[in-house]
Amino acid sequence: MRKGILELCILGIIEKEKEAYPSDIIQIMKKAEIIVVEGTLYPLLSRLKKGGLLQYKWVESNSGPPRKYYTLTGEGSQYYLELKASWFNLSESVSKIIK
Amino acid sequence: MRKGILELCILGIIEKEKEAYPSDIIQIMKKAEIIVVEGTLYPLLSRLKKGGLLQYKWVESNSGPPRKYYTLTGEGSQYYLELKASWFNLSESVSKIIK
DNA sequence: AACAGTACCTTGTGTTGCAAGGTACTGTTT
DNA sequence: AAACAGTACCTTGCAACACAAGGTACTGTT
Repeated sequence: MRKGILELCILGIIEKEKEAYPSDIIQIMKKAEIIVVEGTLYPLLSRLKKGGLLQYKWVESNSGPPRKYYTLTGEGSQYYLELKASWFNLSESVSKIIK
Repeated sequence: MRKGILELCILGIIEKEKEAYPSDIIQIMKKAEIIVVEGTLYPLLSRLKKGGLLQYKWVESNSGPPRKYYTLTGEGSQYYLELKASWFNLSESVSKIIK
């Protein structure tokens, strides 16, 4: 059921946080009760990066290996707005059907 | 994005209409602005039938070939309630993240 | 030196959705 | 009667997505 919605959530988190690294994203989503695992997240982030929607920079951490901090590109922000609009439409349509 | 949500919608339509045939379902969903095509719907209905959630009966039509009218089984009604609850939870979680 | 913790990543599998094809029944037109 | 249009059913092959289960590598602590 959640398929495809993860992309929306991940872009949403990066937008709200300004920047985020993968393990961070997993934690934030867990708090919102959407479980996402590494095997799902990493390929998704790579895909979004490849599509020009995200960029990243390495940042040293003082509690382990360096982190890949992702941020939205201009194109990514634009795409996120569209995706968010799609979500609201879908959500509304589903409500009509199942209410 | 819509992945997995079609199942919810289809069960919802059959529940609301009491019974429905595939071409019917496509039309109803189109009105709610969710496009679903035959290549998606038929396998989905077969899967739900196989899983014991739906049953069907053939009904003669006076405007073409006979129609397969689907209805929910007891198990199907139960499953639909659970799926609907999952949808509301998901919807709520997504709102938290992207609002 | 060994371990625990954190962080990154890949491979292989099952599910889902869809485009593009196909069959068959009925009523209407030629 | 043959051809057509309309309705309805269904299958095949492909691509995208999510995930389980593995793996690598860096840092600080025991």
